Amino acid sequence: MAKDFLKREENYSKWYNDIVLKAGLAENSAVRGCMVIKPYGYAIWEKMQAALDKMFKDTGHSNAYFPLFIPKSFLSKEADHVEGFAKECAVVTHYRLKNSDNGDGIIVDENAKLEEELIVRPTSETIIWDTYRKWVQSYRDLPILVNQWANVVRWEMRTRLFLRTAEFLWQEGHTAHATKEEAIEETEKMLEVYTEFAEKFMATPVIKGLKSENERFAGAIETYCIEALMQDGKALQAGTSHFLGQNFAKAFDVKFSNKEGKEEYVWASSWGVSTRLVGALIMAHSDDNGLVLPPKLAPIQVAIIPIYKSDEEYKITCEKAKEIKKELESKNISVKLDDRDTHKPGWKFNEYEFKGVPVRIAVGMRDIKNKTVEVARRDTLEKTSYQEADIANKIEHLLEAIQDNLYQKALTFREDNTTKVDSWDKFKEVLDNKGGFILAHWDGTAETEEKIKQETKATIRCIPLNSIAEKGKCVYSGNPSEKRVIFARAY
RNA sequence: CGAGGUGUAGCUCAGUUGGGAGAGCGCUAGACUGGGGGUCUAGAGGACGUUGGAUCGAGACCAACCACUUCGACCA
Repeated sequence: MAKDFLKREENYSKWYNDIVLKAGLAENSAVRGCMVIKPYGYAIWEKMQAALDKMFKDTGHSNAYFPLFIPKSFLSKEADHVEGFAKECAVVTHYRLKNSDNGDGIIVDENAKLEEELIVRPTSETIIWDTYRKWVQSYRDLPILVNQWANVVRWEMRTRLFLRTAEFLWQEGHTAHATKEEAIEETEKMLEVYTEFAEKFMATPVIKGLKSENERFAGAIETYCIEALMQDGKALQAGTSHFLGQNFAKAFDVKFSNKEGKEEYVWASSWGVSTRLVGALIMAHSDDNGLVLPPKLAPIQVAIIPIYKSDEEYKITCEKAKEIKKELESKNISVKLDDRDTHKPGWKFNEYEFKGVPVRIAVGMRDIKNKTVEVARRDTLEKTSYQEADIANKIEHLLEAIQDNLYQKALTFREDNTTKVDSWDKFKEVLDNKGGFILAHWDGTAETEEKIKQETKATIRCIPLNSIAEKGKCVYSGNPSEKRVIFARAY
């Protein structure tokens, strides 16, 4: 299976694509630009969902569901918002089909034209704020802290599995608040949730920051983001959280009476992460032997493979394997015992390695005799013989060690690939030869950002939140700058 | 939306001047095997992307269309 598998340095994007296909995560579908997420890939998304959903609930949010279709007129109520999304919307114009007159198929019934065309949601701010108008009258109705898990459609020209597809799955939180301060606090709180998720579950370090005006969400006052660095030196936006001010409240006339009985517009935030995170996860940790998954998001944490020759040995090794499985499961470790007789042990070793299973345990007659098991860890590819006694505790600690090691490795990689740059020549040189994050001074103007983008394809990924004030000169224009921002080529 | 490329078995592809549709992998059955994708034998599997055209004759030539893909512009 992986014999003809490419190395990362040969062709990074083909390497990525092959992992997605051959590890059984997803595949292209009959519909252009849309993907089929296969069970193993969906299982990773479900682990992500479960972790995030708990974090949302723990911060006081509730789930709800809003329609897939948005009346066309809604979209145009917020000027920046419609401008940002208009070019990539799927539109429903009719609601019925009929047999064609010449009998060779089915056609749109032109008599079934919709009075008002419907947009397939590219995001749900408009339909949600139209709804919130009905929910809010008094400050007592606030805040509204709602999240929805949904699919959205953005009609992309060029697509890549998980990283950019015409339809994708995500969550979008939409909150309404009585004050500006509270809405900003919410926006920042959710960025913190995303950061914690990325670092603790995905084992991927991220940089928190603000988007420049060019990169800001259409309709937001301020867009916060977390940016991760992939192994090919390109940046990937792993999550965004927007402070929407009163833009949508004004567009949809959502007002409330405050304690003094005065009418005010509601303050808003929205925030989201998508199945793109699965792509980020793949690119952050995987190696030339295939997928590498952090234990906290791996659908299978431990695979157990019995090694046997005869039917009798099959029974004995499977019996031992089942014992071990049960012990591990008592520690809430997810275990797959692969007792299929239809595949050879060697084949299974490669299979689980390619699929990124963090720990593999082999049990053979030799092990049983010695009261040991052979343990192989995916992150380092090390094989060690463990005494069978107290195996569950040992594996539990091993999984923690793997999770930690992946994070440290990714952090070291990011540090090694973050470069401070003070001249335009150096900027271009680092970008072309090394890649990664570039910390450089910027004069704060959209014009300079646009020129840098045109000349180098690098964009401002974010203005880091924790950056230290440092006077300097813009790397491009030479104009004065107050602090460094992060440039990179991005996904 | 612009420029190129590719459509032949489940997958990757070969197919010479236009004349009998092939290989490797995978799949099925059996035997030997079994601590890193094993070997051998036998077998199944095809509207050659679609439509039209020139030709005695097209997988191959011509045209249109469709799909996929790479690179650009756009984007999470």
